[in-house]
Amino acid sequence: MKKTTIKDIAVKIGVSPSTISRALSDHPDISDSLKIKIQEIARKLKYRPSAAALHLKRGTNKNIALILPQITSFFYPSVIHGMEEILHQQGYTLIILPTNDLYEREIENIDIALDQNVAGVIIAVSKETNNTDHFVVLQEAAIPIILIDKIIENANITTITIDDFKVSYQMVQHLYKTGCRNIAGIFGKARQSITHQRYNGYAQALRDLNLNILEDQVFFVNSSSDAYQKCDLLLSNYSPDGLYLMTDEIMLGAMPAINKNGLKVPDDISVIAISDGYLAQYMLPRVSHMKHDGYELGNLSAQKIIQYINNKQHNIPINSTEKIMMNTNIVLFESTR
Amino acid sequence: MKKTTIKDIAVKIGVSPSTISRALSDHPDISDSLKIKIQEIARKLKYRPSAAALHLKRGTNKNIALILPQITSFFYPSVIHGMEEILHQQGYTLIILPTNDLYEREIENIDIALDQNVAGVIIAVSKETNNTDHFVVLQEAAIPIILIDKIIENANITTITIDDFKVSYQMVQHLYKTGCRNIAGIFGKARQSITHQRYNGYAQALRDLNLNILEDQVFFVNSSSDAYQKCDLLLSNYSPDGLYLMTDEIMLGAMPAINKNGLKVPDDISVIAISDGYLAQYMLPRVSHMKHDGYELGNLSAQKIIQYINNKQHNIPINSTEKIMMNTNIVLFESTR
DNA sequence: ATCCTTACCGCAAACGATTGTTGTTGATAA
DNA sequence: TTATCAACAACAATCGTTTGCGGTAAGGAT
Repeated sequence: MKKTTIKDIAVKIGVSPSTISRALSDHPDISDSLKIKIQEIARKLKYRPSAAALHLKRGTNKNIALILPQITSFFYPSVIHGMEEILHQQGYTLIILPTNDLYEREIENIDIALDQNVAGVIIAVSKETNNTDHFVVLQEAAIPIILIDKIIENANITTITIDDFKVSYQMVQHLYKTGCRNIAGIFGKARQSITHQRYNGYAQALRDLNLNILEDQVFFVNSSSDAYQKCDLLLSNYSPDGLYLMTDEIMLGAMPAINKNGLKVPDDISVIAISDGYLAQYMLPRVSHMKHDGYELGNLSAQKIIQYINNKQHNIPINSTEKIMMNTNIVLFESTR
Repeated sequence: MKKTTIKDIAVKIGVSPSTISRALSDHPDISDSLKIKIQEIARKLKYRPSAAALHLKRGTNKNIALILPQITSFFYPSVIHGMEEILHQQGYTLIILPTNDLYEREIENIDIALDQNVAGVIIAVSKETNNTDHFVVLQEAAIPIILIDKIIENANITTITIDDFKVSYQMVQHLYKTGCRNIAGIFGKARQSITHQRYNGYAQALRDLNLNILEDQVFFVNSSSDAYQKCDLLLSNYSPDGLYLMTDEIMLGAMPAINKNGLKVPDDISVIAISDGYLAQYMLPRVSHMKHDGYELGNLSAQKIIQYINNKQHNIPINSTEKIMMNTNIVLFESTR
């Protein structure tokens, strides 16, 4: 049972392939009666246009590449879920290209996206990435790009993130309002933009509240287990009454460390995190958090990339470099008073 | 800067495109001197063969479709990670098609995979899926298929799973050995093959140990929060001394329920789960588990699908219906004695 | 009777690469 | 000198679809 082509339909009713093509795309040169007839046969023969032929003809396909550092995180699967809802409904398909946080691999993946002639690329950069040089090949090929979550600052590329600064600021404010005066923090890898923003928000809030930034009580970690170690270190040497946690991964490591040190939450220490939400509500106790919704991020970035693709098809310039900041909502649980 | 084609190289050195093609694929008809010259120019012009043209010519591409129920689980991201390692290295690319556990969506995704002429399909079926009728279109198109994790039993299709029966059996045995005599269990959705196998292993072990299967203390749940509810219900009405948990999702819901009921683990109750491992070691306390390694599963299924694809290219029949069961190792933590 | 629209539809090139067939050399054997 | 055979490359068809350019017929206007 091989696929029926436009040619099969053509010989079937004795017209040329070009007529079939026009009929199927509702071209005005074809009479209505013929159109109906052709569309009927096409349906009967289960005709599906060849993606390969279209791809070759148009020079692009309906695939979107998602380049990300680690698929095994708590965040990106939700992002993918959110993207997929939009993409599927618009007839696009998602290609996953993990970099394992390697810059080299990121370059490779960009080349792959290019070779595959994807319609658009969405990227969360690796921990090693600190420039945009490798994006120019995409730009030269006029492939729409969007940077999400882990972005490069000051890049001339559209970015979508949460307002990391503001969110962190508000988290510290909240801890303050509930009585905390000695607020420690555990952050992700130091040189990333996302860490930068979040730390700055944290630090600025402390300054604005006339609290000291206790450098010994601020840590930058690389993984859940690293967070566990550092949090353990923190709590065995100091006695903060508030704890800021930058991600789900960090929360996952920090909570057991708190427990290990025999501290009661929130009586001894209040905890607040930036979290996808899922994990936060299953911690013991449940952790108050700013809900950084991966689904929404994915949804929005999919919409954006499609918009850019459509603009390009209508020759609307794609130079529009948007800097989109998403809102987050605070979700309160027992970890704060 | 548009892509250089084979034709560009041809006019550059004044030979025909066919000669370029043959030179690049090391065809004996081309003289060595010419080959070297052509390969050099190709490199200099950064020639990359057009994926679209190859796709059209060959009728297939180097994409693998992964159809799965929920990307937002703890398990599948590791599977993807494991697959990607192999696929990337072999020049294949991964397309993600989530079904949201909908049968209809699964059918759609299979059609998409077909339309895209993927080289192979790897599927974990949805909760709603209980037949293989929708796979025949793939089989008719001679596209290699592998079922993983959530499979259909007795299907004439290669499957890769852990030995769910055996693993569950061993888990109960372990609880027994550590002193448990009243072993409750929380399982996933009732009608799935995976649940079936795991429940059977659990039940058989109990029988072989001359323990009663306490039907009131066995639950089938649909989500983490459902697991929380049912576990709470269980513990407020009964006093099992051992608890079997079928998945990470279930563990995530059950542990807070245990805590809520004021039970000490493992003093009051021992807990063992089937887990990817990551989450289990961050529970409070850490949970002993059979390590169902998503990475390994992904790795193996990627290898298998590539093997099948290669076989097909060499006209080796792909009727080989393998039933592969992966080993798991027990990882002991504080949740059992 | 001739010219011009309008409505329909076919021809053929193009997208980039592969491959069976054919053709042209030059060298060797008869 | 001529037939033979490598060795080497070009030609052209093919994959499925789109699309610019013609081309034909019917009908109306002149």
